[in-house]
Amino acid sequence: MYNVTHRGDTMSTIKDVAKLAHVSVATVSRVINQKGYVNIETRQLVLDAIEKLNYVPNELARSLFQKKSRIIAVMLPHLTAYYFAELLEYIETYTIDQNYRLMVCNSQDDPEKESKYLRIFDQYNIDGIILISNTHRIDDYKKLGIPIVEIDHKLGEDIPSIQSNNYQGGKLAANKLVSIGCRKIIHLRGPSDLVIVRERSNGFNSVLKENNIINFSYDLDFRAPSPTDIANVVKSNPDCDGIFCDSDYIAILAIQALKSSGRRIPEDVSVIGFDDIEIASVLTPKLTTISQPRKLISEYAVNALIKLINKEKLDPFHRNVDVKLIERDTTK
Amino acid sequence: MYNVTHRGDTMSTIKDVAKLAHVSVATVSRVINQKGYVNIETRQLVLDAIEKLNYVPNELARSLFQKKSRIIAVMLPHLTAYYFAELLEYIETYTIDQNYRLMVCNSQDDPEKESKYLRIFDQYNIDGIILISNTHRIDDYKKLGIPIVEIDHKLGEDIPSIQSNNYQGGKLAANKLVSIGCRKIIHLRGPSDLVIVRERSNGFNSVLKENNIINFSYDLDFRAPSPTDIANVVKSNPDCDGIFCDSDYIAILAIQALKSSGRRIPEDVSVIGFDDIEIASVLTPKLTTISQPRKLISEYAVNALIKLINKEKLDPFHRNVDVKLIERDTTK
DNA sequence: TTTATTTATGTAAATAGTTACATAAACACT
DNA sequence: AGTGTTTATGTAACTATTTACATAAATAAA
Repeated sequence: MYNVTHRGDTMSTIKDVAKLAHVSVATVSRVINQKGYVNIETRQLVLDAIEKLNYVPNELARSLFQKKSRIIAVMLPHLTAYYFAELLEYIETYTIDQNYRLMVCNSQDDPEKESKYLRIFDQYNIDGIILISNTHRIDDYKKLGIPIVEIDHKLGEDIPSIQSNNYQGGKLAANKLVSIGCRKIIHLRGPSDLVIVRERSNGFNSVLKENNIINFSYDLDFRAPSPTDIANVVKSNPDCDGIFCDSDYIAILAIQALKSSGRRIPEDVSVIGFDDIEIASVLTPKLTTISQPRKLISEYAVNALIKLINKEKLDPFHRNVDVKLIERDTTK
Repeated sequence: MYNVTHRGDTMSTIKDVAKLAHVSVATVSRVINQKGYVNIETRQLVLDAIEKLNYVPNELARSLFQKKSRIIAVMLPHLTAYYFAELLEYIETYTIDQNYRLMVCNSQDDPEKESKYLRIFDQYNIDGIILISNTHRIDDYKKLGIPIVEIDHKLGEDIPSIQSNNYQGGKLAANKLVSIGCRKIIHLRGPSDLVIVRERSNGFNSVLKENNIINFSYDLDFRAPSPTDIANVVKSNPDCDGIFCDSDYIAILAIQALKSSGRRIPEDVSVIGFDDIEIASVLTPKLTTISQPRKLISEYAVNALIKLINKEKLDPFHRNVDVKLIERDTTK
């Protein structure tokens, strides 16, 4: 009989409850989990004891035995971009609503950091992962044997995913620009090694090709698109009359560049963004953009993941959700 | 001897390592934790076994015994505001750097949800809390007996805190506006029941009073400041020549309103924001603003919390950090 | 009345680690 | 040689829970 100095000697355990209710810990456990037979009067005694001691079961001990932690991990490339921040906000909400907790894992697109987190998932018996990752280490994830739902990517057939219909997004933007008479069109896109970017490009270009319009694409970094690069593109294309940007942030930079080149929006040039971030509807001119259903994506991801955790079948294993063109003041 | 069907029967335990290395689990534990005596050759045997089995210690079992989880919780009012998103990004970085994990708790200013999380903290043996909360349930937090560091608030003397020097921020803004000749000044502030808002107000007003300038304040919601309210304020004060806003987002709305009222910035009206969000330096006109040292605040909060967890003394128990006026194009 | 089933509860093993204590060998110092 | 310290390792108790199994009473069926 020895003693280690611990904090929180105030916290009561299932033993304390058992003692106070004059029953065994097994009975208390049965009451808590509503499993097995418990006499209705005994049940009340236990509930009273729980109430009196302000007892909450220790989730760690439970997790250890059950090999489940009721913790979901969400891996994101970063947190400050509005798109990700809003996804996270929704994901947290749905997660806690379903009585799970959320561990944030900010990969910062750093494979090193992502690997570090992969080990942690095992160490904590993480129940499931919501994955938004640009590094393609899908095998490492599979090896974990933990349910995964991917957002924005579809790296394999056997891992369920949800993503915006980026091809459709590209088409919507191109159709709009073409329909309002744009003929010299630029696509300021994200890094073209990302599937989502290529899909947008494909959709966009398919429409332009149909209309015999040549498209110029410029790759930019999503996290820190270079304002000077954008300004240069704008300056060296003085006859450009339509720009499709892969993010609203890029669109805002493009608009700045156009303005300082003396070009009017939308009279001279129409601009379409992507994402529909909060500020887009508030700036002058208000930004026309392709809106992704972030709420729907988050909700689906969390629910699908919990289904997987509960070993339920997932009906559409991969989902492609419609995007929407929000017309505001940067298109004629 | 019975068996419950579990997932991950592939994962090896300390027993497997012990068996493979032909030692006891205690010796393996000593090697892992670098505690107590272990022969250098035995040590190598154990390390080889760990390597071979790809063993990672289960953090839950460890946590259960030690009553520590190496999990830090961060409670925020919401996640989509740039200021909070960036704090979270930094906090996550410093947390994982110090070998802790992060649980995000998005209170959404909902006391109900915050209470729900409070129970969870006990259930998971959360080691510490970084707290940004507008609901004043400090007693509930104290009862937990878990180390806490507060950001942006100082609800009690006995809970360490860090916050921007909001009083100084208010003064800096007022001094700037006064020095460039503004005489009819409006303060578009946050909800004045928040201490940070009152402190900014106090600093701001102290300077105005010195200069015999009357100040008009309008309270706005931080999360969803009403554009029409702002437009009304602007319209009903056609002689206003300076506006101090409690957030950059409010400033952007104010600028839109001023523009559509035909007022030029900064020629007719100077505008100063607060926060220095990413987009502020990129818009036209580029926003003059008060910048809070978010990186420093996050770093300090995490380090201070870990000191508390390790029962080290905290030297300045409360910290007030300097803010900075970033002059750009919305002030003369 | 005897047997089978349902209800109720307790005992103890199990989860995966850490560590106090026991034990013993190796080493140093009288 | 005898004693004390350092080094090395193992045994088993301990963390807070769940649950398989044992046991027994109550109830139902034969």
